[in-house]
Amino acid sequence: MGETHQMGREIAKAYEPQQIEPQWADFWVKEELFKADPNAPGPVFSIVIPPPNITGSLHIGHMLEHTEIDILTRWHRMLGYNTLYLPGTDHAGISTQRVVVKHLMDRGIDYHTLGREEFEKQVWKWKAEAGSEITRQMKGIGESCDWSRERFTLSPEMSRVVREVFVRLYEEGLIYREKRLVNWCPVCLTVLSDLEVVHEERQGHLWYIKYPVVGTKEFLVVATTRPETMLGDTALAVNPEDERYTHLVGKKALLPLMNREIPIIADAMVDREFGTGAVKITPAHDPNDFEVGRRHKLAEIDVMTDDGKMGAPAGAYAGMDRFEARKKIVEDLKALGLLEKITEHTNAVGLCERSKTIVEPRASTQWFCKMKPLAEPAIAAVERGEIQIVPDNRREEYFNWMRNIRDWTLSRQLWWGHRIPAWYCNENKHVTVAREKPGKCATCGSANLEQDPDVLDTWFSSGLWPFSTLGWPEETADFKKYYPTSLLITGYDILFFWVARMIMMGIHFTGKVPFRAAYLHSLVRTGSGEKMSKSKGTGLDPVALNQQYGTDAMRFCLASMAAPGTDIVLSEDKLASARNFANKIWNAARFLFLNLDKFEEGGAKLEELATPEARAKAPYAYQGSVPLVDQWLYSRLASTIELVNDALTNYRFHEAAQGVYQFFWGDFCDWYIEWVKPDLQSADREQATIVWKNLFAAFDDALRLLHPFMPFLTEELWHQLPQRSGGKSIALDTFPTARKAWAQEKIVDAVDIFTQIQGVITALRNIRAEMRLDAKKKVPAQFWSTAELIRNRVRIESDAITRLAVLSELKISPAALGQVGGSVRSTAQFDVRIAYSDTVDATAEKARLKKEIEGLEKAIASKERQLGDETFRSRAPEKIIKGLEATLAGQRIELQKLKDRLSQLEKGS
RNA sequence: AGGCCCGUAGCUCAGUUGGUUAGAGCGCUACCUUGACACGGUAGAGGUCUGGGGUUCGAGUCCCCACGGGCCUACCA
Repeated sequence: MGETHQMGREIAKAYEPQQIEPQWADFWVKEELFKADPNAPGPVFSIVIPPPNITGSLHIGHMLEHTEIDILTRWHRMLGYNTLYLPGTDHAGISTQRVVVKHLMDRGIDYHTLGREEFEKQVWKWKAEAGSEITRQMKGIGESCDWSRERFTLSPEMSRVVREVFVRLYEEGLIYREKRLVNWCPVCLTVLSDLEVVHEERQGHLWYIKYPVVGTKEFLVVATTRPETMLGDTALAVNPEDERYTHLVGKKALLPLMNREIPIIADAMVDREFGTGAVKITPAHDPNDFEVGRRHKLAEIDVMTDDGKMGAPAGAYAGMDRFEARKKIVEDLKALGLLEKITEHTNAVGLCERSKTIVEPRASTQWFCKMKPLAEPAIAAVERGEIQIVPDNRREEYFNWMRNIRDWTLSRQLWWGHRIPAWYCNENKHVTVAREKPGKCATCGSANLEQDPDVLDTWFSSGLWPFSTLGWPEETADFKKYYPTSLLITGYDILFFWVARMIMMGIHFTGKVPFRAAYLHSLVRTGSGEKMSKSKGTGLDPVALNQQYGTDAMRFCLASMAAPGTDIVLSEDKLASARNFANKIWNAARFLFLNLDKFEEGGAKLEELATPEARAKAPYAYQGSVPLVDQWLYSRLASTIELVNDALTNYRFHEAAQGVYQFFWGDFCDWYIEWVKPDLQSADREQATIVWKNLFAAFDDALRLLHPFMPFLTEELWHQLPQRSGGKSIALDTFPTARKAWAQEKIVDAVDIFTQIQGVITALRNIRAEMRLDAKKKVPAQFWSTAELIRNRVRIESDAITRLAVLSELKISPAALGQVGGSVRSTAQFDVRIAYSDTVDATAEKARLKKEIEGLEKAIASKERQLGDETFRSRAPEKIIKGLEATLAGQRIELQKLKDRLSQLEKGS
């Protein structure tokens, strides 16, 4: 640079996000730009974050989720909504406890020795140190949250809400304490809800065990997948209809190894087809057996210990690991001759979601929540459309699960979480459930009380999140203004864990749905289709990638792949492509700044261009009319704005992103900037100014259109642009509107003509490339068209065409182009020719023509066939027929031209 | 066991009520270091939409079957 005529401002040649992002991230937080005001005007858009675990750091799934949330939030804010994006974190019971336990272990500390109180202190300490990582990262990626309203699911305020809800549900009889068969994790040492158990198909065996029938020489053979549980058998059962066994019902069998007599009973639950049609009943270790046991008043013998070993009731096997015991028992049975056979059998084993240990079904006393009464109104609300679930195939999943819902196991044997607000008197074990620690037992008045040691499932407090965060049960200004929230965006993998429970709790406690819509986003997967996971080492680290490619590039990349209902496979080349786009925007701005002098020489004040009134004036006319290229560009801009609004309304992020990409790169940069370049240099100062103002106004709109997707880059450029009089940040500026004037009929015609001129230029460039002309060599060309409108336009725009197609001149032919010399391109509307005969490769040209003719003939034939069909003509809509006919007519003309040209060439050679 | 989703260009994926020669990014080929940008420009090659059957004037798009891949729910011992 450094040329003397260069008077514009200059910015760096390449966009360097690392230099720019941190300062704006700080700016947004420090200036509290996104602080919500319940008294502010405008329609409401409110959204609460799916609170990330405090154990976590930002992973690629968050990045996608937060990008989608932030795009919609920023978009609504710019559209003038009263906007709240409420951030927060989740205490994540089991996860956090596991992490801190391990953390302590690494320092040689066994958490048991600390005791509960000290352990909790340690977790809070850990949270203070490491737990804010994720919020720090969220600030770093520029999420437009209201940080003054940040919440934590285990804060004292949230605890109050949790206790309030628990007590109310208890008083309504929905929460109860009972001995039932539950899922026990021998590693996490806690009970789990059904949802926390993941199933996996495994190859196992079916062992056929012979139980001697007492007082006979007969055996009753039963098949089992879990021989070790036989130590807890309290009956054998057969189907009452099964004649094979009717004579045995009422008799007793001798339980091998334990030498215990157990009854042989009849129960309809037994499937006659499976195995031998006889089954062992172990009420303490199998859900079905538990039911049977209750029906027949059988004893429940838990033969195991908390950590998955055999317990005292297992007799000789006590102390053995449950799977060791299995082997030993099988051996012992074999030795006794009581093992009839072993067959292969695959079945689904339940694993603990966290530790991947095989879950042990056990009879245990726990707190439960009755779900049916809560589920019914939640089903109805979705059926009535009060909550829209997107994509809608998830609706069916929701209904399915909700209609078959089972009671929720609420208690967890952990130290980290909301402690269950229930107290037991030591004298009589009466239960007192209360909001605050009671002075005495509600039943017997005893003052000797002890609180239930267990905590609540993490998802219990999560289920209250949309209203607990807004101040419920108080009727706060926030609650009144922002509840129900507008939208929930989360992963489909927690539809049941979280979304369904929020809907149930929300409706039950506030009488209103917690959100109007739930958009379930995609999962980000690895190339091989797995869910990306840091623990498996298959994840991409978004923080490092943001650093490398820029957060805007990451956001744009994810948005452009985020088609609803389909999972995403992220790769670095896609990120690179998004980074290139950011650089393209940066350089378009750079071009604008370098030409700033064109405007300043005009003596106008730049600030005046950014007012709403000035924005509404663009595009400006020159010599009485808006230039053709501006009519076209602004029309494209208007339709892009409409497309983006429409796409975002329907969560079609990919369409919105691809739309702005296409507009900015394909239209604005490739055509518009290239087209107006020489006009900016025009000696006519008025013209140069108008051109710059139109360029500026389009860019200004494009920048605001891009902002929800690429907040950093657009904020930076917005501040560099001379338009700061309007406010503090582009985020608080207005979203561009598609002005109606741009959609006028006159402009539609202009757009059509411009598109044809683009076709003329492309055709000429194509000839040049085919002829292998030197890219810089200017050659003469001819143009011909029967349509006067286009001929006139081509004449007017001749300078641009000759420049963009690198011509020495473009001659408008008075008559149809002859078939001599050079190369011709034809459409139905026009023909162009470059006469440069010495380099024409006739063979290649003929091949090209033949190929095109072939394609056209196929297209024409199929149309002729269709149009000739009477049924088609009578049934297809008018619009389709007319369109087809018009296209056909054009194609016939084009085909004729191509054929003429080909025969000419063939004669010539 | 039940349910859902996917199979479109070499790769990764779009394709909203069925309708005129099926699109994008990356990669590839040729040319171009042109005063915004080589993280760039111009032009181009490349799919008949997994296979089979059906509905329809017309199907990538709807229905059925098969094959291949993924996911979810489920107390069959």
